[in-house]
Amino acid sequence: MSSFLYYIQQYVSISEEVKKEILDLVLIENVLKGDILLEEGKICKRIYFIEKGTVRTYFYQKGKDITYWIYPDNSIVTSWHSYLRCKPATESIQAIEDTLIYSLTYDQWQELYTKYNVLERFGRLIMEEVVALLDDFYKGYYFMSSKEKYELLISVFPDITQRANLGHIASMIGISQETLSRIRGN
Amino acid sequence: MSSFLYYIQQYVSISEEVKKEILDLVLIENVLKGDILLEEGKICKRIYFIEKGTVRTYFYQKGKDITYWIYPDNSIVTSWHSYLRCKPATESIQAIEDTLIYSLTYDQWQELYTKYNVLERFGRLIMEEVVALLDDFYKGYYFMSSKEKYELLISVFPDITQRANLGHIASMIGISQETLSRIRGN
DNA sequence: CCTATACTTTGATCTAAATCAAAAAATCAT
DNA sequence: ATGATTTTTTGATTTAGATCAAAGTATAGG
Repeated sequence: MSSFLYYIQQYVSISEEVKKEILDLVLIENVLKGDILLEEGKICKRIYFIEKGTVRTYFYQKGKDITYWIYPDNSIVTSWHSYLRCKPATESIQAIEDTLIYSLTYDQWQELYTKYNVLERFGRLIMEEVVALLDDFYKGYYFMSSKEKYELLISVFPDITQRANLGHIASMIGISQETLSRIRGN
Repeated sequence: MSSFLYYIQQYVSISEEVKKEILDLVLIENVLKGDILLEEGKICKRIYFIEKGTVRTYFYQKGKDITYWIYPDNSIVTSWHSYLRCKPATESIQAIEDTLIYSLTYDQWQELYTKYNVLERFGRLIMEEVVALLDDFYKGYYFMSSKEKYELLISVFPDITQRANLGHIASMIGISQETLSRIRGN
């Protein structure tokens, strides 16, 4: 079975009927390292599930490429503010290795929510998960030193160093590559 | 009608039966300026709706009182990570003026979600709202100057200066009081 | 295996904003 | 009002981390 269905079943149990309907709707894409899933300025119409691979979200600020976050396999990724509010995204989504992606559109999810209460519940639980994560991560972030920020990142994302390069990691926590290199070298 | 029911109806329309059930369950409290709704270290079991007044969330870091966020009337507040994951809160919640609060517990919400699909939907929509807000606000925050952070705060929260003092506002955006005072004085 | 490109480290300098300190202004209580 | 407390402003100094610059190191493609 696809990890996508398994992922959903971590939150709610779904019948064969629901599974079948989801598999009928889902778009399966094989994207290559460097490929763009969403371009900054466009409206993000899908939630992507990473079946296998890694993607990052990033944007340009003052001419610099800033990585917003890195997503490993078995996680979902989208531009939340763009997807939820149907506004142009302020970030791009890019595969940083060859990646197998499952996705459904906003409209498909709305229909599924209405048709199956169990998926409405899934929708709520997923959003709760995202809220808890964001809330946890940003709490007290402002007043941490670069080293403390790095240690926090490692604690919530231990294998990040295998997933992304120094520049990506540094910008995720808002510090320069050079500073991160010095932290790592003690 | 209470603004709380009105607030819910901004997201979903609810029957008289549902309204009645909510009003039967809801806890109404009148708290005074300075009163603590939730103490750091305790588990937050409620979502609070501010019928009238203002509250702030805050915590201590390196001996300093850091305001995490300010909530005006007609908004909901809780410690999301504590409420959702049943873990000790890392922040306190305090009224900063005399405030009228409506609240329901986590367990009450779980029952309401199961009993009424329309409230399950409300739960999802509320979580989506929080995600969109957090996502919007923190995007690119790291690489902004103090002045840019302050301008962003004012743009999403124009009447913040009427609601909170300089120290609260400065710590909300992670800068020192002195720096904020200098920004304000141009 | 060698060259090109990408990534990381190291060193020197600079700067935005923190910290420290105290004065001025506003608010509150008697 | 008048003194006490809280909040805000202003000035001088310090510092963490950015920026600039260059040298290593690794990785990939032909």
